[in-house]
Amino acid sequence: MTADQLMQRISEEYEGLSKQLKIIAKYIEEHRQTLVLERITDIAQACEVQPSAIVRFAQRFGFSGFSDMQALFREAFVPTQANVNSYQKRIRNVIASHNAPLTNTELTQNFLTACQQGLDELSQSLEPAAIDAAVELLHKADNIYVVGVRRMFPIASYICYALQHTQKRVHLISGLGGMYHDQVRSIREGDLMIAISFQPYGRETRYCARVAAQNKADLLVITDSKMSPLARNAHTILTVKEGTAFAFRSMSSTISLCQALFIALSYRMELVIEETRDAGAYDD
Amino acid sequence: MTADQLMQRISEEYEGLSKQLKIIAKYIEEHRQTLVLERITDIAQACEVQPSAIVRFAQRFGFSGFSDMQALFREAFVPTQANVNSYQKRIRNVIASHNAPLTNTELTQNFLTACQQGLDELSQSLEPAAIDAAVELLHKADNIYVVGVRRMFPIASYICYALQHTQKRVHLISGLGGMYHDQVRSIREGDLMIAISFQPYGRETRYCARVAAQNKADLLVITDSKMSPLARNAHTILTVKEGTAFAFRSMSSTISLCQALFIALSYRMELVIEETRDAGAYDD
DNA sequence: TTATTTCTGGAATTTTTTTTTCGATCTGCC
DNA sequence: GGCAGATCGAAAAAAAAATTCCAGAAATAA
Repeated sequence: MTADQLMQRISEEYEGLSKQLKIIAKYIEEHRQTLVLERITDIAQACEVQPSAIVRFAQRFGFSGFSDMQALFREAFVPTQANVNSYQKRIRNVIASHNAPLTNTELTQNFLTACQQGLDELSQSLEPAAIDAAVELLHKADNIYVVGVRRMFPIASYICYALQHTQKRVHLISGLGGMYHDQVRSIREGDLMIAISFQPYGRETRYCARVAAQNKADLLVITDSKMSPLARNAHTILTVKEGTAFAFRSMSSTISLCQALFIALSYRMELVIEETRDAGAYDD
Repeated sequence: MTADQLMQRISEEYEGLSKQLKIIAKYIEEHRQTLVLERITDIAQACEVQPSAIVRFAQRFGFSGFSDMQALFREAFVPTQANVNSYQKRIRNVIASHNAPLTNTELTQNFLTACQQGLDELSQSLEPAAIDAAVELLHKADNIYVVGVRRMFPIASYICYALQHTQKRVHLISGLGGMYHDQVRSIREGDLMIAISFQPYGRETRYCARVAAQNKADLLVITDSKMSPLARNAHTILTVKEGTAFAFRSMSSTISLCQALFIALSYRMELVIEETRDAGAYDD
């Protein structure tokens, strides 16, 4: 049974309720959004009835008590997180009960759901100030160094690809030939470093961020938490919480944020975005 | 004091916290939206600490106890929900009336919506047969060559990263030093090539796919249409239609599909997915 | 009007949740 | 290596919240 179904039932059976229960029904209908937060006494007080009346109300609709009913709203009302939980529970159940192995498509479907949730979350937790600051940093920098290792290397390489479409000088710290040290060496005041690092925070990325700070370059960090070790030296932090399925973190939110950043930069620079039009015959 | 201010303080003083309190700080930062709903024992369990540690954390920041701190998040909770809604409404308005220039956040929000749509579409258009075939190809191959250029290079490099976690031999055709030709040369029957190419279909990728076909290797193509030039020689095609905003194609669906493919492969190979556990001291 | 049923308020009880306490363990410093 | 101070875990104690119970009030039917 869902919260919606309950509300449906309440309104159907409303007329048959006692005077007191009607008051409670109305209150619940009006405040269903905040119901999870309220304690039985809060509601009782607001309705000017006794807590026991609330319990009776819940029992009237088949719950064991108030807490039982509240659980319904808890699930329904924090859309993202609640779904994540129930989703993760579902996954765990499926995996735990070995009888029905997941098909490839089911696995994929599940993972895509996690990606969606990640994007949802990102979308809701955007910090305008941080984004503006990031775009400004990008805008004013002429030399931009980008670093991200292992899982985050694709992201770093994407950022470089995108930035190549501007007039800026872009340096990808690839570590090719083991030359991390040599590749960051030349960063200096007025330059910008973009460091992308998620738990467990790659050693090389941390090193590069430190060098950037020592050399007084600006530092834009894309990471998973304000408390990331990268955060200390950062001028601007963009945080991304990725969705997770099967203990596997998605990357869709991070890459989407990077793309969005580039769009915003282009807009700011009044560039016409033509991502794929290269000079030569090459394309893709 | 507001929840935001508290988070601010927490991140400022983070470095000075004890090991345990750091864990709690991170948890709180990550789950601040749902914190109101959780009981002290839930949080303690999630952090693998004792409830008393949570209380100590709250007291460390000047609250009388956990409940006192939680009250702060309670206040922040209801407005959040309202803000999201009004925010989305505002976006819609801004889009409807083209006159006002878009802010960075609005641009980002728009683009993320496009990403979501892309994922939606992907999710609905999955072809189980193609996915199964792709997983089988991956499973049986010992040597895997991966190619993707320019915009798709990050995807190719991600696939390589992921596949390195198996026992397979993975070859990224990076074109480093202009050596596309030399890097594909050694592909042969029984090997698998993964080619990722979207409109306008990179010349190098097309070349590599051709070599793979000539050398009788298997070919798995990730592209945007069944009529892609890559399709001709492919054993299996996975098609992805990305979302678009501001004439800018997202990449979230493509990368998510690749991740999902890897999950399915791991499942098929009965690997334990531990994406981040590397051999050495390196991580990320 | 009276008997019967349903409804309500309030206190007692139970359950759940939070806080405190205290001994054990760990850490840094000499 | 040993000491002082900080940190931690476990369980007892306290507080808060929810539920149950019951007596009395209100409503209904005979």
